[in-house]
Amino acid sequence: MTVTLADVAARARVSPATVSRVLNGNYPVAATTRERVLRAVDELDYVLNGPASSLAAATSDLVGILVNDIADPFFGIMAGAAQTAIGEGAFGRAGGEKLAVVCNTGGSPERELTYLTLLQRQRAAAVVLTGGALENPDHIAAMSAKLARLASAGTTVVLCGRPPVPGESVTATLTFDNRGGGRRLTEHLLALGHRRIGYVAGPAERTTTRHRLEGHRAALAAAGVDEDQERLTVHGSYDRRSGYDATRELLRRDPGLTAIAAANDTVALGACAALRDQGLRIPEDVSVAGFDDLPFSVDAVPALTTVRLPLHEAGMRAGRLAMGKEAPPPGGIATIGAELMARASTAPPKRG
Amino acid sequence: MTVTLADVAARARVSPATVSRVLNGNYPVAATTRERVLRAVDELDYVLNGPASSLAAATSDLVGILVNDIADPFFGIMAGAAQTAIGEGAFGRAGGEKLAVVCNTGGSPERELTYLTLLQRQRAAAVVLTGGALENPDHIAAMSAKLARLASAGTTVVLCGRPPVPGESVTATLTFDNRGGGRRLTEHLLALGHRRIGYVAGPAERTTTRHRLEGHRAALAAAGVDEDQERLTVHGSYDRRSGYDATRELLRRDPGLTAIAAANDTVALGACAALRDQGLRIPEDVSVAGFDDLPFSVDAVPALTTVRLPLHEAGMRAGRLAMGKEAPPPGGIATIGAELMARASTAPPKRG
DNA sequence: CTGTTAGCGCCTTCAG
DNA sequence: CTGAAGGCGCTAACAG
Repeated sequence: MTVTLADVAARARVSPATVSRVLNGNYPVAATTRERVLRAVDELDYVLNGPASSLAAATSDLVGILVNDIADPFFGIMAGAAQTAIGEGAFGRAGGEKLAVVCNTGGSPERELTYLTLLQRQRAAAVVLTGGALENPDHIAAMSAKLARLASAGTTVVLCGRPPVPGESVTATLTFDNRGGGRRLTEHLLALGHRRIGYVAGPAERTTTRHRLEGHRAALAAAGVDEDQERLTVHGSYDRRSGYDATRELLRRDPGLTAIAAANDTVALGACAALRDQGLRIPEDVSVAGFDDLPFSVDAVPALTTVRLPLHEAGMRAGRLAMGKEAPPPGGIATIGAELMARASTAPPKRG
Repeated sequence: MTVTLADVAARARVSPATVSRVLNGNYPVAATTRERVLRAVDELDYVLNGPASSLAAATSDLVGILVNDIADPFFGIMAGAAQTAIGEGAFGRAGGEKLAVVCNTGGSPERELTYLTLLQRQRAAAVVLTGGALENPDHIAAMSAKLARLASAGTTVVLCGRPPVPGESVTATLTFDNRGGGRRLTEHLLALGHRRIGYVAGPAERTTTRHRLEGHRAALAAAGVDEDQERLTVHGSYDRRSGYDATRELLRRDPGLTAIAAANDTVALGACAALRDQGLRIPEDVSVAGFDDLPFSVDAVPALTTVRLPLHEAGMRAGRLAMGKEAPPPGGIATIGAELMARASTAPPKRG
C-alpha cells in the first residue's frame, strides 16, 4: 500500500540501487536515467523512508538544537539562525536536506540529558547546544559522558553561547564574552558616578550567571568599590517576574542605591516596572541596565542600556559548523565579543 | 563496536525478543527477567537504535511542531507548551518518550512543505501546525494534499491557532477567535470616542491578518464609521519595524488620527516608537492597541491595551491532542476565546 | 554508468 | 511468559 523504492525502480525500469543513487545525488547517474526516475517518483508520489535510509546508511539527516527556553527570544534568535544555516541550500526533492529541529529543555538538566539520548537514539547527524551550562558536578559529568558517546557515534557536537568543555568530543565552541560584557557594563555605570549598584543575577549554578556577575564584581573591585557586594546581589530566574521581585528586595536592603544591573534585558524590564511602582524615575532616580540587547530593548521607555550579543551571527555560525560548512576556529574555541550599548536608561546619579 | 539489542540479550541471557519487549514495555515480562535485562542495558550503556525500531515498527517517536517564527514569543510560548504536554509523563529509560521537536518555517510556504515532507519521511507520529495559514490557493491545495498523505500514513495532525481545513485528515483544530478579538478591541476604541483609527495589518494573504482586520472593520461598520478605511490600513510583517514604518505612513496619510490598532503587540511597540519620534504622546495624543498580550505588553510604558490569547493553554491542549491524551472536541474544532485587556495605552481622544 | 547481493538492528507473528 | 524466524525499506560494496 505504501509505495517503496522498489516500486519506483519498477516504474522507471531501473534497479533500486539506481533510484537510491539519484535520490541521494551522491553518485553519477546518466541524465536520461535520472529524468526517468524522477518522473516515476513524481508519478508515484514517492517519499523516501527515513528510518530505512538511516538504518542502512547508519546516519540520519536529523540535527538537534537544544535551547533552555524556547519562549525567550534570546534562544529563539539563535535557534532560528542555526536552523536557517542548516537548512539553506537544500530545497526541492534533492537529497541533502537536513531536518533541523529545536528541543526545549526548559532549563532542566534531566530533560537536557533525555533529549540528548533521544537524539542519540535517532543517530542525529549533529547537535547544537545553546545557552549557559549548569555547574552541578554530577550533571557536568553526565553531560561529558553523553557528549563523548554522541561524538564517538559520529555525531558532530557544537556549543553556542556556552563555555567550552574539556575533551575531544566537541567539534567547535562559540562562547560569549559574558565576563567582559559584564565588566564593561559596570564600568559604564561607575564612569557615570554610580557607587551603590544593585545586581539582579540569574539562577545560581549557571555559567552565564556566574560569568556576568564576575565581570560586574571585577569592575567594582578595580574601582575600589567592593564592600558589601553580597548584600547588593539577588539571584532569580531569567524572567520578568524575577527582575520585579529582586528589585523590590534590593530597594529594601538599600533604599539609597542609584543603579541596578540586571542579568538580562527581560529581567531589566521587570526591574523597571518595580521601580516605577515605587514611584522612582528611570534614570533620574535609578539607572537600569540589561544584557543581550534583545530587539525590544531599544523600544523600552527609556531605551535600555545593555550589552549586545550577536545572537543571530552566532547561531548562523553554529549551524554552519554543525554542517561542516565552516572550519572550526583554531583550538576549536572562538570567543564572541559583547558590546556595550549605552542608551537612555542610565545617567549620572541625581540623589543619594 | 556499537552495542546492539543482541548484545544486551546475550548479556542478560535472554532472547532479543525479550529485550525488545521490556524496552517497549508493551508486553508482559517476568519481573526478574526485566530486572536482568535492565541491568544489562545499564552495564552496556545501550541506546536503542531509533531508525531500526521505526523501520521495523513502521512508526516513530518523532513529533513535529511547525512554527512561523521561532524568535517570536507568540510561537515560542505555544511550542514550549506543546512540547511540555508531549514530553510529560515520560522519563528515564522506559519506552514511550516522544521526541517533540520544533521546526521553524520562517513563514515561507516552501519551507512549510519541505518540513512536512521531512517529517513524513521520518514517519512522524504526529504533527502540530501553529499560527495562521497562507491563503494562496496553490499552497492551500498543496498543504491539503500533504496533510492527507500524512494522515493516511498514520500521522496525527493537529492545528493550533489555525483555521480549520476541510477533509478528514486533521484530528483536531484549535482556532483562535481573531475576528471576535479584533472586533472587541475596536469597539473599545470606539467607546472611548475614537473615530479616526489607523490600522497596521499583518502580511496580506494570511488568515490571522484577515480575521483580525475583518473584526476591526465589522466594529467600525456597526458604528457607522466605515468610510475611507482602505486609506487607514497599512499592511506589513509581524515585526517591530513594520509597526514603525506603517505608523509613519499612516500619520502621513491622516495626521489627525487619534488611535492606532496594530496587528500584534510587537507591531504595536514599533508604532509607539514611531509616535514618540514624532513627538506624539501615548495615549494623550494617540491611543495604541496591540493583539496577543505577550508577556512584555504589561510592562510597556504605558501598559499596552491588547487582546489576550491563551497561548500556553492552547499549546498544552494541542500537545495532548497530538498524543491522543485528550479527546478531540465535538466536530474536531474548538474555538478559543480572545479577551480584551484594556490598559493605559488607550484613552479618550484629546485632539482632532 | 548500472545491476546484484547482502545485510543495517529491531519488531512481530507464531510456536512452545 | 519466552524463543525462533522472517522481513521492514534502503544503502553499499562489488561486479559488470
